[in-house]
Amino acid sequence: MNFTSRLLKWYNENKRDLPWRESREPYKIWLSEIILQQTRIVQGLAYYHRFLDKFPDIQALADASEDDVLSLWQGLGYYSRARNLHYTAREIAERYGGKFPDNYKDLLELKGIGPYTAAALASIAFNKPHATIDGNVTRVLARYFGITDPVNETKIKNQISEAANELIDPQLPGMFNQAMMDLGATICKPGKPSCNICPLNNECVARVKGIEEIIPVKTSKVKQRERFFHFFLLHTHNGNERLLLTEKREQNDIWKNLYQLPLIETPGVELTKKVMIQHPVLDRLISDNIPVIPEGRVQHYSHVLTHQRLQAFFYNIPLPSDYYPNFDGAYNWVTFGAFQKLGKPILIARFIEIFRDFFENK
DNA sequence: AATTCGGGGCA
DNA sequence: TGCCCAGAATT
Repeated sequence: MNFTSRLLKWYNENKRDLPWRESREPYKIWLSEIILQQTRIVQGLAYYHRFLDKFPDIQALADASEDDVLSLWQGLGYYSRARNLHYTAREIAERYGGKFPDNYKDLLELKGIGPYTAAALASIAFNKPHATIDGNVTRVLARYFGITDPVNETKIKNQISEAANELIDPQLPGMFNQAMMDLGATICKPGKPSCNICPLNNECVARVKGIEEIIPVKTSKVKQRERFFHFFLLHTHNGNERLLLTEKREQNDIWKNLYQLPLIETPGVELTKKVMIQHPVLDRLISDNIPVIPEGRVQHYSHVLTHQRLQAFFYNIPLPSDYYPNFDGAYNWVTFGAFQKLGKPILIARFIEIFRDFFENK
């Protein structure tokens, strides 16, 4: 038996039972692929069900607001995926009559669909022979061929892609792709691969040479920067219910289009009055003689992202009753219930939970 | 070609 | 801590 038939035989006996494999609807395949970009299946699973439940078809997703989509995506990270998901749903609903293009080239034109996702859709939903190249496939083939060059270099990536597209079963391209990924995820794992039970162990160059644990080689080292965030929980009471002030993040930065508490970012840990009076909201409070100085600091979190280490400080600033001036732009007064429904960075969601009782007891 | 975009799980 | 995850878009 050759590579492909051994792989497919293994897959038929060992494949994982995953909900999106019960259907070949492009919408469901697409949704699962977007959710799973840079995301582990265990983490994405609940989101897949949640999205399908709330948006059972592409029209439902297209009809939703971006806020609703971002809210449902809360906690998954890489929020541009959610924005592009929503954008493309509308694109397909309006321009393509609700039907996905059925070929790799046209799929690639859609926002949020790159080489991997276009190949996944083309092969799984439309039975076209395009190999998916993800972290799993890269690892499997780098080991199988004993590639000791860095797999994150374009030249090597192209080699791996060519190899995968030669190995792919033109009759069962979707099955081949999923088999490669399953093998990478369950046998040919990053840490200690289970070579003893691998269907390809006889001919795997890395296995034969005993170098499976040093492949794949990668060169890129991520450099992190440190940032200091000061968030202000500003809240008042309008005689009927409590209100708090939100800010929408509209810049090209992390968490774009998510909601947070009014923020001042500083170059170092300290927060000076000088900086505070440059902030539209804080400046107004200070002018109105409302105490806002850091004695109200109530919480501190460190939060690690791929390229940033965040130090987040939170300040609790009670305001006089019925004091909720209008601010321009991205600021809005909302109830706790309304704030809960907005898509927020997980950092903010975690913090505000501390105040749930406070807000719910009026 | 290099950088940036989250968050969680695990050795 | 560092690495990885069914990557894509931007610089």
